[in-house]
Order: sequence, then structure tokens, then C-alpha cells
Amino acid sequence: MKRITIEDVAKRTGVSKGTVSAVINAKDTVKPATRDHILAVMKELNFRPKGVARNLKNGNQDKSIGIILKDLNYPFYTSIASGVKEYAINRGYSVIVTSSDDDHECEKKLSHLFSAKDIKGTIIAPIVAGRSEIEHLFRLKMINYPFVLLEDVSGIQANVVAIDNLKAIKKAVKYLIDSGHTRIVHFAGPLISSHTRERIEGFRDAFSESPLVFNKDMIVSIGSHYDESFARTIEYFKNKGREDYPTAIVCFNDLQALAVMTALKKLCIRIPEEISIIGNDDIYYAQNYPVPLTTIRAPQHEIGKKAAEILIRNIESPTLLPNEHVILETEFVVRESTKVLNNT
Amino acid sequence: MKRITIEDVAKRTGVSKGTVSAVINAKDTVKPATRDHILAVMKELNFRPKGVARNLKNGNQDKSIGIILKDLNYPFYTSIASGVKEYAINRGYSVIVTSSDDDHECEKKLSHLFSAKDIKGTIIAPIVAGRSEIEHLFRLKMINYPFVLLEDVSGIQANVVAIDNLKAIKKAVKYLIDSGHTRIVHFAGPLISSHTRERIEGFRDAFSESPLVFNKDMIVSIGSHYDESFARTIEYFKNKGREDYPTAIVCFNDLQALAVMTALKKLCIRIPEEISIIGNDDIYYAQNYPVPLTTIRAPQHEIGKKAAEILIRNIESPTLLPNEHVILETEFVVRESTKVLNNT
DNA sequence: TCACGTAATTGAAACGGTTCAAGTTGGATC
DNA sequence: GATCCAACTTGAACCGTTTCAATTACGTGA
Repeated sequence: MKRITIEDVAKRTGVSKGTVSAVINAKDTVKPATRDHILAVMKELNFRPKGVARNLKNGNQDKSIGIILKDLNYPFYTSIASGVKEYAINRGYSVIVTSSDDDHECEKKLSHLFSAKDIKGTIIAPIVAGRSEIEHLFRLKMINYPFVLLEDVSGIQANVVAIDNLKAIKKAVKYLIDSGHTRIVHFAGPLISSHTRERIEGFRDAFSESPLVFNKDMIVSIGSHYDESFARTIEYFKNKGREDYPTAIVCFNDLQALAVMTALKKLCIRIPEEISIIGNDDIYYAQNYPVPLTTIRAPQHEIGKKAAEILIRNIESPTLLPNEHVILETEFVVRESTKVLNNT
Repeated sequence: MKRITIEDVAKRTGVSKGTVSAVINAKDTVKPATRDHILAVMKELNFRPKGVARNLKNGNQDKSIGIILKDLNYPFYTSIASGVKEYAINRGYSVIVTSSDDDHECEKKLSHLFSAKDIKGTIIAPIVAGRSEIEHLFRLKMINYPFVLLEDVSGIQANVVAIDNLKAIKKAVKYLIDSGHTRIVHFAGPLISSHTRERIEGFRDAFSESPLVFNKDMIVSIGSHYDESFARTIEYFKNKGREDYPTAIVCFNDLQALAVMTALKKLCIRIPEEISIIGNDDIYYAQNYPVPLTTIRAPQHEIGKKAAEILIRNIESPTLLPNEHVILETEFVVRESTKVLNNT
């Protein structure tokens, strides 16, 4: 089936392409009667002018950048998007957002879509399954397409804006140890995520500088989706005597922490009296959790702003710029979900 | 400043455009030495091939749809986006999301961007400031660009998927009245929003079928942003004697309800013992609010799926289809933030 | 009826890639 | 050193709009 073009409309109406074009662009040089006739034929043929042809001719004026996030439903990511937007809007850029839903194929498809549509540049929260599967990023590099990663990816040189997960978790665990906690566990996220790996590593590292010793039972795989985390938490405690309960749990992120919190409530375990909970990210709702959550705040807005800044600098530069690598600081926020055990 | 084209690269390298094109498309017909040379020149000139030209030649294969939401940070909207995605992905469409941030100009710009980029169709949560300012929608109609609105807009015939706000609020107020509440107020949202107007109307309507009488002091303008709603709530109660407190508040949406809840906590007013709270939307977090929220659930997922279905049907139809108009049902969800006063 | 000015319309060139049949190169073989 | 073949490269046509100088149509006054 052939696509309808402006030529088809012109032929059918008995006018030239130029006139049809004038109608489409609402020029006032067309005689009303002609105009109406053309509009009617456009409707009849269901003619949809191709933006691509227009953009080619007119030189693609629009300023737009994209973001590929992992999950639109987790406020951590939408806060980053807000940061991007704040910066970009001021520079006259439109921002379009997508989510890869932790699916590598989807990320690939989207990055390709964005570059193919001449979205001027893209910020990507990359899914790093293994070392392989980053050819799509190499392709972007080949065509000098500007992009910024929100996570370090080994094997490729690129602009990166990220946080130091390792250091952040260490700080949290150290806080617990200093507060007199002795049985500390980490509820880890999905194994695909590089965040999970970094956080496990940070957790483990924290013990090397403390009197406590790390053992691998301290790492419990819980996941990050609410329902899954809730179920696994229940299961975890079902298999344990009360005397073996941890005194503190360091969660993978704030959503998981919410699930854990809800599970503990169901099990009638009090927070923080019996178990302290630490989240990760400090999403908007964490301060209003049933027990306001102690958590590690990632500067979501700043991440977005910085990434947008670097991206736009690259977009607007006539020459290829050297890569930038920015690591932002986290902040440990103490609220009511943690208890100090060794109060002097 | 002229844009760099494939021709510039070809000239500089001393080869033809065709060869450069082959390199860009990773064809294996190019001699490695030539390839490397071309790649080097591409880097040197910072050449970014224009997707637009390629798409024009190749006939724009990609399948993609857009969504323009009002606020990416409010989970209600991202849930709709999830629904859209679920349906669209199955049909092979990529989904790209943006937010207009309640800014009419932004919505206009984005709808134009989407059509200009040949995103095949768009779902729009429209900002309806007044009757005017919908020319951008008329323009979309003129070019037969497929779109679906998530809200009825007077003055234009279009595909619509929406909920019956009026009926929903009436149901909630009726529940309160039947539960023996006598002093009921509505904390209204921002006046720009048509949701606000509909909800006010529904609230008022509910009284016409009840022994209570409506008066306009029952409508309090509180807004929908968290900080603003929090501040206004505090203010509202500061100016009132305890005996004048309402027994129940019907909130504009769940985020406002959270702000109200937090404010009441600060004022040491107990929920639901002293005041019942009803939210609106049933966002993901509402069930885990400090007091689990009684609210009106909008079928967010369903809205998204239905909108995507209609949109894709229109995109794929060779002929212009008649508009569809779908109103989805809400569900009143009773949790712990409301109290029945006339327990028999 | 003609000349004239304005309104309306035309049509060929241009945008920047991709395609692919045709042409060129160069190394191996005899 | 002629022949052949595979490897590599070329270049003109094409995609579907917009543009704008040139052309045509039309109404008006002389």
C-alpha cells in the first residue's frame, strides 16, 4: 500500500503541490474556495504530511533532548527528569522522556529512535547487564551523537553523571555500627542492576574498617518491586527465630524499604524499636512513610541538571568535546526509622 | 554557520558520498583503511548524520507514539503511561512520554514537536485554560494527525478517554453523608484545572439529593502541590475554632491529601477520629500513607490501555475513523482515613 | 475592449541522506 | 603481461516536502 503524499492531494484537487503546501501551512494566499476543497480532499484521502520531508527542507530547527530512564513509576527517576527539565527549558529545549523498563532491547530501540528522529541528544540511565551489549552506545559515538550516561559503564568512554553508591552505603553502615548495631543485613536489589552490585560491595567494605566481620548471609536477595520485596521479606522472617532477627536492615532503595516496612508491620515487628530500617535514594514520599524513613539521599535534581548541562554543551559545540565524568555526593538523612542502641 | 553534511566528509576524505554512507551504516563493503580514514574525518568535523534525510529516503519505518502528561512526578500520570506502554509495546510501538507541567505553551510546543517528528500519534492530557487556546488541536486535526485526549475539551471533536469526575465525587460525598458526617468540606485544586471545576461541581451536586445544604464556604481553595497544600491547610485551621472544624474533608487528589494529612498531624488533629479524609485517584502510595487513605480510584492502567488502543487503531487505519468517546468508571475504596459516625 | 494591478497559482530547485547498477582497482593465475 | 574475479568505489536518481520567482487569472476603470 503506497503512502499518500502531497502530490496525491494536489492531483486529486487539480492544483499544484505548492498550493497544497500553502494550505497545510495556513498561509493566507490561498483562495478560500480552493482551500476548502483541498482540506476536504486531505480528509478524504486521510493525508498526513510527513514531518520528515518538511524538516529536511527546512533544516530541522527544533531543540529537543531525550531521557531514557529505567522506570517511570519510581519517583527517583522522575525527579531526575525534573532536574533535566529545569535546566533544559531555560535553554529553550523540549525534553522527552522514556523508560526502558529495565529491558535492554528497549533501551537500544529507544536510543536508536531518538537519534533517528534527530532529537539532539540523550541522557541515558543505562542497563548494564554484562560487559557486552553496549554496541548501541558505540554506534551513538560513531555518529557523534551527544549523550550522557547516568551510570558508569565499563568498556566505553562517555560523559557520565553518577553518584558514589559505594561510599554512600559505607557511610550508612558505619552509622549503624557506630550506633551500636551488631546484626546488620543488606536487602539487595535485582542482580541485573549495577546499583545492586555496587551497593553490596559498599556494604561489605564497611565492615573492613569495623570490629564486626562480614559474612555472606548478611546479603539477602529481596528485589526491588514492591510485591516481590514484600513477599520475600515475609519469607525471610518466617524462617528465623526472633533472637536471630537483624537489628538493622539496609535496603536497596526506598520502594523496597516501603515494602519491607509494610511486611514488618504485618509481622508485628516494630520500627525502629526492634529493627532499624535504612532506605536509599530519598524519594519524595520517604519522609511521609508510616515511619519517616532514614535514607541516603541522592541529589536527584542535581543529577538531572548536571547531565542536562553537559549534554547541551555537547550538542551546541561545533567540535567534539572531551568526555566529562562527574560524581555527585550523597547525603545521609536520619529520620525516625533508625534507632541508636548505645545511647550514653 | 553551515551544517556539516555527508558531502563535506566525502570531499575531505576524497571519496564519494556513497562510501561515507556505507561506513555510517556499518556495511562491510568498505576497505578497512578507507573506513578508518572516513571515521577519523567524521570525528574531526564532528559530523552528525541527519536522521531526517535518512528517514525521508527510507520511508520512516519506526512505530512510535507519544504521551503528553501534565506532571511526571505525580504517580497518577505515570500509571497511565504504564497502561499505554503495556498495550503499545505488544503492538510493536515505542512510547515516549513528556510532561507539559501544566503549561499551555509547553503542551503546544510538544504536540507540534511530536507531529513534526512523525511520532505516529499522541495521547494528550490537555490543559484546558479556557475555551480558547485549542488551535494546536485544530492544527493536528487538519493534518489528520491521530490523537486521543484524556479529558473532554469543549469546542473540539476528538477521541476522548476520561473518567466521570462528577459522579465519582458525588459517590464519595454521599458515603460521608450516609456515614453521619455533617460538616463536610472540599479542598479544591488549582483553578486552571478542569478536574478542579468538575470536582467542585460534583461536590455541590451531592447535596442536592441529601438533607444537608450546600454553601460555598464548603469549598476551600488549597491547591495541589504538596508545600502549597500543606501551608494552606495549616492556615485554614489556624483561623477556626475547634468546634467549627469539619468532620470530613474531600481532597482534590491523593498528593494534596498527603499534605493535608501531614498538616493535621502537625496540628495534632487525629485522622479519622476527629476528621475523616478522602483522597482522589488512588495513587500507588496511598495505601501506605501514615493512615491508609480512603480514596476514589481512577482506573489509571485502564485509561492508558484504552487510549493506546484507540490511538493505534487510528494510526493504522487508512481512512479517517469517527471519534470515540469513552468514560471509565471509578471505584470508591474505603481504607482507614474515614470514620463512620452513626454506627448502629 | 484594453491596460493594469492585485490575487492566486505554478513548478523546478533544494534539503541530505541511501541505494544500487555500473565502473574501477588490484592481486592472483597462467 | 593478459585475463579474470572479487573487492571496492562511484554517482545519479530518489524520498516528500517547502520555497519563491515567474506566471496566470481576474476585476476594475478608462
